[in-house]
Amino acid sequence: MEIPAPRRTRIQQEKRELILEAALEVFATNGFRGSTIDQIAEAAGMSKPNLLYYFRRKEDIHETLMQRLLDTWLAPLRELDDVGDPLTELRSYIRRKLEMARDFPRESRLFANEILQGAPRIMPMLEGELKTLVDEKAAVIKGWMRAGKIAPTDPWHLIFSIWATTQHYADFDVQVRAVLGPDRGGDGRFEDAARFLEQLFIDGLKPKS
Amino acid sequence: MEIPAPRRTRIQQEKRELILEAALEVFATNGFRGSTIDQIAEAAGMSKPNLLYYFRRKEDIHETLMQRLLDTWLAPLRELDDVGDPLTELRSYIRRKLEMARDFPRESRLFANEILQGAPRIMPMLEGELKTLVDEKAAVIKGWMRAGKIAPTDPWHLIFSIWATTQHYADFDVQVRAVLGPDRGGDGRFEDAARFLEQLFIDGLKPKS
DNA sequence: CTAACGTTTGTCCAATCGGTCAAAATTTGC
DNA sequence: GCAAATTTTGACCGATTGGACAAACGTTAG
Repeated sequence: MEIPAPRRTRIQQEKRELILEAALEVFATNGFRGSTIDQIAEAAGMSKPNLLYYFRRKEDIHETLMQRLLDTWLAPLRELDDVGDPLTELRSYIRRKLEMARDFPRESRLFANEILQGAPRIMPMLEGELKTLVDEKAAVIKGWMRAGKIAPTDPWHLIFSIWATTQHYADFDVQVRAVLGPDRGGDGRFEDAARFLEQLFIDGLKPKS
Repeated sequence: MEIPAPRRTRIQQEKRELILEAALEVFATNGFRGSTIDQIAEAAGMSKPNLLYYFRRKEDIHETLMQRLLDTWLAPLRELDDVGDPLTELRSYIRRKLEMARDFPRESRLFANEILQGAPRIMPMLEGELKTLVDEKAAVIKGWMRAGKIAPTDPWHLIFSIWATTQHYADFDVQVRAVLGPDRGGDGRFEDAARFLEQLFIDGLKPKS
């Protein structure tokens, strides 16, 4: 099933990277249908026919971008392991996901766009690879619950809530910044979020009587 | 500042509703730029020029949809009140937001699309009306914390986390259903989510020793 | 140096886009 | 029942879309 990577010249490698970088920006903010080849070409500093020399169709760019994304995107969850203290393990998973939202917001938005549109291009991956991985990790978490290491609850929805809360800071960034205002909406917002999320997931909101 | 509603015939009222209903569906899945008037017209069962008789520009449809959305969208937060038990109050806010994700998923996706694209059309509202409302409710929550009714933490990020976790079930619905699979991804997923979120927000994950 | 190969560009195309307009069809007020 | 007002339609417009193509331009290996 492995597609052999075509031989490419130095220029081809560089230009393709340039295009993918530009396309990430454009697709992330406009979605696939809302983005034009001209926009991407301009962002990459080249003419449209030149871009089409490196990627023959608009879909090819998006597909390449998507394949790369999915690998790195699920890496943090793959790292979630049975070794070490469960609460610590979950805490660092949350932290890693939040760091990804901070460092790769465009990738997060690209993914969000694809899901919002009904995931027409990655549905098989969601039902296959992703589901398998989540089920696997849910089993690990269930083990922790049975061992009394963390409170018993639904592991799948726990994973959803971690995805939702962390990716929110990438996908809804403009809203977060607008609501926090210029003072609290600066660079410190990710540390505030990290502190808050840690407390939420570990202790919840009930006051320590 | 109140724009007087133009007089409209019965047909105009009905057809405009029909168009808005169709446009909600189309905009929610394709975004503004990714949607075409033809798509909306076909979904509404009328010809493009006929649609343009009721809304002269594509933007007018989107704007009308957005204005309506924002009122109902923030209603649950407006209801968050200082009367009654704080934990109960928050619990029912979460429940109401989750019910909105279940009952109005297209509205949620429409909003998500707008934010993802940088909120070009509602930025003033985010920085104005929304920020004011959230600041106001954050003050209420801070009062609860000072009174020892709930654990002290960041009220703004608390509100973000409630938005994120609940809207996730509308915006990322296809992913949720794909991961849960045909068995657990059925209609029961919202009750499972409600149970999980209640526990998360009240008690967190730390086991009761 | 030069021939082969890789890269870039301008031009062009059919399809689709948002939107206009006048005429036809329908509904409404009297 | 009829005239006025409203609604619907088909034909059309310029702009933009994704993409094709051959010609021009660079680069590189022998």
